[in-house]
Amino acid sequence: MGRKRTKSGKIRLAEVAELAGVSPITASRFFRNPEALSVAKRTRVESAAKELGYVPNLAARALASQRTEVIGVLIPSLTNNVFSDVLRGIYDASEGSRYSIQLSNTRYSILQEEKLLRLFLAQKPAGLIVTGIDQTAESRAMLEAADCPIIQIMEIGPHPVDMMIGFSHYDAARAAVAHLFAQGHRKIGFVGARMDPRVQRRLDGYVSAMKDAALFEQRLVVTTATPTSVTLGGALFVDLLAREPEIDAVFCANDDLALGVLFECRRRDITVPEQIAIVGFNDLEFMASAVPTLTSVRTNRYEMGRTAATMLIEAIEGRRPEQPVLDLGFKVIERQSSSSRHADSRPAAAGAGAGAVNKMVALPSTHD
Amino acid sequence: MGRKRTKSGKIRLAEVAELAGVSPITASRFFRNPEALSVAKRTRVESAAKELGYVPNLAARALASQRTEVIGVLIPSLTNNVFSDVLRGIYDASEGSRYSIQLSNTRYSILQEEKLLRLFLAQKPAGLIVTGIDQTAESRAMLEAADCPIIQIMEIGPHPVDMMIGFSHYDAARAAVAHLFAQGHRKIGFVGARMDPRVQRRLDGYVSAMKDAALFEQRLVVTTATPTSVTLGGALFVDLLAREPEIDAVFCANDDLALGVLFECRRRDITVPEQIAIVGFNDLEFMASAVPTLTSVRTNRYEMGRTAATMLIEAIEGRRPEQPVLDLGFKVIERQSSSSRHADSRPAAAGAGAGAVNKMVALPSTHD
DNA sequence: GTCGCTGCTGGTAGCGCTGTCAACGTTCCT
DNA sequence: AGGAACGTTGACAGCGCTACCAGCAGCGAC
Repeated sequence: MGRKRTKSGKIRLAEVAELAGVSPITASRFFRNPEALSVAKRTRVESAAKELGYVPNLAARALASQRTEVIGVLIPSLTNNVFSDVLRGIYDASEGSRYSIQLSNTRYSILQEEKLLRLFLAQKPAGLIVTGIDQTAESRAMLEAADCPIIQIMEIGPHPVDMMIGFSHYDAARAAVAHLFAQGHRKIGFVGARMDPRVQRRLDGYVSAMKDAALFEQRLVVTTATPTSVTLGGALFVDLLAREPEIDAVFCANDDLALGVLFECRRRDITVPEQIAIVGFNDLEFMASAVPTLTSVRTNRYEMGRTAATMLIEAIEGRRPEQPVLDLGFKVIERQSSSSRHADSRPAAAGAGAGAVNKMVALPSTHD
Repeated sequence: MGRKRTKSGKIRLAEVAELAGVSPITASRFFRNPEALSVAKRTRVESAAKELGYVPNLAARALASQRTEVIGVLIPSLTNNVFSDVLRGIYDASEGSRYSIQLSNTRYSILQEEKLLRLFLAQKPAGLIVTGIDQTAESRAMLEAADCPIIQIMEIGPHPVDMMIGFSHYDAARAAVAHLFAQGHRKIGFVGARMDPRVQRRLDGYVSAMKDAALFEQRLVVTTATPTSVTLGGALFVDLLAREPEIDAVFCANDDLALGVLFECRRRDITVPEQIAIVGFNDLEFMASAVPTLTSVRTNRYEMGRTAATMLIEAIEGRRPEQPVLDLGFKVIERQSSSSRHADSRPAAAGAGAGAVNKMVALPSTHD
């Protein structure tokens, strides 16, 4: 063969094989399964590849092997802090592995998700990470028919497609409300924005806890489909106060809203927590730094992303986890914004492991 | 040929061509350059593809055409809010185009960036988006030798590799300090974290403005290499106060730090802006909502990402922009946290277009 | 009427790699 | 000693698509 290089001047596997004095297929094996080679050839190929600065052509590999080394990730938003933490975990876990991440934004639309899923699946990804448990029937069918591992993240539910990692937003919201009850609060408002399925389940948890205590009233709930923001938190709180001035606590569906409520309280000289207690959700970094410090429900977002990607890669490589559904739990982090009425400082409530899954199954009305 | 389908059951271009009654190569052309086909064949191929649900095999396309439809993006952090806005812009602009985004995280290391660059370039990306202007000499050489369009984002400097979009952090910092001068402040502290090249240039801008006014003192500057956070803002501010209790304003290298300073002031009953003025950087959403509202330097992050990706795609397709270096400018958004001393409410300072580039060239000490 | 041009179409030959299967040498067992 | 079993290696034939070039018709110019 006359040519030594590809047109573009790149080093090919054949050159590496030639320098190492082995056949191309042996060199190929070195990169896919080094243990299959004798030590002598292995070192020869290794040094030849290094000397030539060989980088495999992924397109050729994908074409020949009929599969890619791409992990598809479908998330609903790039703006939301919550997802950037999850993504960081995913990227961290994929780094150093042979897999690369292909990210797409569903913009909270399950129709868009379905479209993207079709696109992804057509390229035969090595694995797929999808957000949540509320896919369309069509999406669900495609996922079940897919011949790659799939992991659903952000929450857990009774019918995993394959693997699943998250926590129960329903239980977490109930725990937050229980915490407020324990502090002596009764007229607890709910403030929520965006109202995606997970926020909706937080609302469901709040409603059920309030109903259990015979304290639920529809006018305590203020929500909007608008994307969340700190400013919006203030605005929703203003609405809430107008509907029910006697409120003594607010449970916010996320921390941005909580910060907005805090600022609005300050603007109106409402003391926190004396006049109104505030509880957020997610426990973003600033919550511990605010004045007063803000109570929140801690969720393990980075760990969720990282573990999801790690589990997925393990599964891709044939080592399926013995525990395909992982409940990462949550923890109510009690801070000044909700701890005045009682000096009571007993340990905060915590979400269980597999227990929460069972609890969810026992409460099917909230997960369909 | 006997087989009608690929092993995996996927529809191939050949099937589409057969159904449309044209040759495979004609069908292929339909997807790459529909105008080259006669109207009759075009519609035939189109409906055949639709009927069969054909999805092209990107790996085969990449292998045969020696190029991919991937835009590589190298950013230093996934945590930082600033980058999530930029990324959102990039993803939004790429959506609907044929290009997909391949993201990698350099973790603020130019050595890591060099390594990733080598990896990316080996796969022949259609284009590349890199952060900043501080690449290693090796990276720089690779970028200049690359046969794809490249755009540097986040800041502008005198020697673009190819295209460039951003603003002058140096000028923006000077404008922030000038604003504080105009409000009558003199003992202005600087608080910075992470100290990546762009934060460093903000510090340089602060230093030069302070020196111009003969007000610079080293002890007014508190920085750390630690990643930024709200809590850290408070801690750095405490340091600053310990070094110089007479301070009357703080310029924070970003908004998280500014929020931390605000909370720390509240904790210590320091009134803002009466006793100490605060100015942040980036103008994140919460700045307008805080109590008092916080002055900040607005930067067009989403627009930067969006425009960068749009310009890059245009360049990939052969339509190079007539203006390869774009200065998006900045704007000092004056709010309560820095506007008490004077009731002066004249228009805020704004970063110019190409002017800022020239200014940077005139100040080479800050860009090497 | 011939030539060359343009617009459209098709055939051939790979792109660089890997799946499959066969073949080889060696070891270990009976 | 013969044979099975294993570990290791290589030949062949594509993966699905596109670059390149050739061919063909239809047209206007000379």
